[in-house]
Amino acid sequence: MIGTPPPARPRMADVAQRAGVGTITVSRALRTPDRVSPEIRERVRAAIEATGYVPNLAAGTLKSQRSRMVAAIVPTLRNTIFADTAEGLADGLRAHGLQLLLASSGYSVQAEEAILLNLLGQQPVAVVLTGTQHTPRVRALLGDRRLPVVETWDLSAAPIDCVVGFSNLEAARRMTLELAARGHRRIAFAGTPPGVERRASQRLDGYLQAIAELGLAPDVVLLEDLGVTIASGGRAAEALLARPQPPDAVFLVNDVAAFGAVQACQRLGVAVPGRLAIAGFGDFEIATAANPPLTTVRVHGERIGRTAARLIVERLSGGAAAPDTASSRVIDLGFEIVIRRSA
Amino acid sequence: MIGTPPPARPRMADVAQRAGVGTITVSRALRTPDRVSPEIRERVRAAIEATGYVPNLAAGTLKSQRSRMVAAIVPTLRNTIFADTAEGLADGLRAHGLQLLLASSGYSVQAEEAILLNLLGQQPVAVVLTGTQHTPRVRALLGDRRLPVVETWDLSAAPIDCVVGFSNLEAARRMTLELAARGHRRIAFAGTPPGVERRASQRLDGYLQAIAELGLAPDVVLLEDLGVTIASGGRAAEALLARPQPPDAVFLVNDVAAFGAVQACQRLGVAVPGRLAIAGFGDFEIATAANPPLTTVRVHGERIGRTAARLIVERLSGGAAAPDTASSRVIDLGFEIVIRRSA
DNA sequence: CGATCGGATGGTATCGATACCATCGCCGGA
DNA sequence: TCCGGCGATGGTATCGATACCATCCGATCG
Repeated sequence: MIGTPPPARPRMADVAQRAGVGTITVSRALRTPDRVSPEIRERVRAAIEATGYVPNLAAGTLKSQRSRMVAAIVPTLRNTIFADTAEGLADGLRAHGLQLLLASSGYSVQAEEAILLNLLGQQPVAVVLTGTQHTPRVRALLGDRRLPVVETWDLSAAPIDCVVGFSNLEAARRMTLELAARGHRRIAFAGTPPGVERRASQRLDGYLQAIAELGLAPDVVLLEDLGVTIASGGRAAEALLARPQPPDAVFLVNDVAAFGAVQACQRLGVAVPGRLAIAGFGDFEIATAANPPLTTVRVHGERIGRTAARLIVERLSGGAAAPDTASSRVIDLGFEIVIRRSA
Repeated sequence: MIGTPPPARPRMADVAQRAGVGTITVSRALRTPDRVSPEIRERVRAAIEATGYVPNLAAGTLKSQRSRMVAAIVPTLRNTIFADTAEGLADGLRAHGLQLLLASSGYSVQAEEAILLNLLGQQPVAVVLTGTQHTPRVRALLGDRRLPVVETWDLSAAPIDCVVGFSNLEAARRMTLELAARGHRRIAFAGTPPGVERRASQRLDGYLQAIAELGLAPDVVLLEDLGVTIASGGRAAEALLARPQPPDAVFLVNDVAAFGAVQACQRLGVAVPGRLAIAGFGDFEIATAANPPLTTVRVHGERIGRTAARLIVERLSGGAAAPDTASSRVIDLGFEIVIRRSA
């Protein structure tokens, strides 16, 4: 049977004919089942099953000017915190029949802009971004469109639409103060170069601010690998310990690196926290597995995603009903200083 | 200015008018720039910039019956191995102008089916699935559509279309044999219950097969938390050590759990590998951070994603040119036994 | 008992980009 | 010089589901 034409995919009209109803009724049976009588609903269901019909969402999106997709951009999926947020977001959206359209930008705001252009073409009903730093074009594109937009993992006094996260600066400041309160005076910070990762830079700023408040001397060391490898934390600790005047505490921008620092100390026979106190950021599982377990800052990655999903659903349904106050546009999920034995 | 109508989003026709060309020329300037003269290309570019035009991909998808999206379903993004694969896939696709449409199934083939139905509605040009276990309906849907389909993280003699991965069974078998070759006789396996995660189950099968070949007695302990937490590995090690006849080696289904097992031994003063040898699976960074570092199986998560992307691009462009042999449909990326000090 | 109302259903135009085919102008070859 | 051919460009129908509005039915109320 050469040249058999490919079996035409059934359309809504085929389903309608088979069920003996109009196409619009099939459409309603799918989208608003309670608007059609139970009998017809069942006939349509059977016809869909018999034909193997799969709706063409592109057609629906074109006519209705709204897809069921929410576009989201994260810096990377390799970092579990963003993966947690993405999963939380996907879960929260799926419960309302929304599909996540996910892309990663590799920490670049330029890439974010290019990706957003592509995603917007899909007519998403809402957009989720990571961070509050974006190109002017991104702000312009999103500002025009009257789309729900949620920025995450940060706070901002002037969000594009709304923002859910916490203050990285304040969290780092508080942890630094905590280290000082525990008697440490030579407190170092290990982070990534400013400008690569905004949230990491803000943690550096929080550290510097606290150090200034305390009248202490800052001491900063840079991590390689974006600060998310065990090895980079180990190297940072070694570098600090090799200084003429080593610090008595170090605050690392990430639990993974902090774990590496603890291990390096163990390897070098440096007492933690006796000779070097160590603090991390994130409260990953690895924090409790360190020996001694890590003093760290707990943040709520998945909850950020779930909250973003909730905000989107509210904005899509509630519409103008919601009180559009500043307080509802900036949601601070906070953080917690978790004291364990490493500091 | 109450009631100002929302500014109409510019369409391709608006761009065309402004550039003084036909709409189809704008379309070509965007999709096949080398088919229009440089001068017109520039006029169109300027008009797009001036109007802030963003193409409506839904319309293009409807007419052309093909989107620029590739649908992918992973069990979860929380497990770094799948996140790696997703990033590799996204990178490989982006280089060819394809957008990843990513969803997670929570390890359920039922959920996979429901999600796939939704994703197919978006008219993806290809589909990537995790594993080779799917519902009959999933196979039927994908078989009919003549879409490129790539299954990953596993191998299969009868893929839906093609498959890229490695043999989890063989990898686990080989590691078990390796432990025996190193003199261990009471070799236990710590995994998840069969049926939850197919790849984990296959590792159990590989273990059981090797044990049978060796004429040894199997000893299996179950991990909680899907086997991907440090704590679950620690509890498994404790359970094994508390037995009347503890094993002299344990193979854990995952490096994260294996790390927990190493730590538990350290806590309990059990020599590794002296009293209990420990092997993991995955070769995550945590494997090298363990003390002693973990003997493990290295697999290639990101490369799986990149290879899947390559296969898709080939199938979309090469078309019938590619020799469609069995060998090109099953790509075995293999694994490596990495011997470190824990076993 | 008749008019009105609301729920259920159908017909038709339409969303915006692209496939198909036609047209136009320019070039080289006879 | 004229013609065939090819690259560049445009007109128009079309993809398939949905919005809008009309219609029809039985039920409720005065």
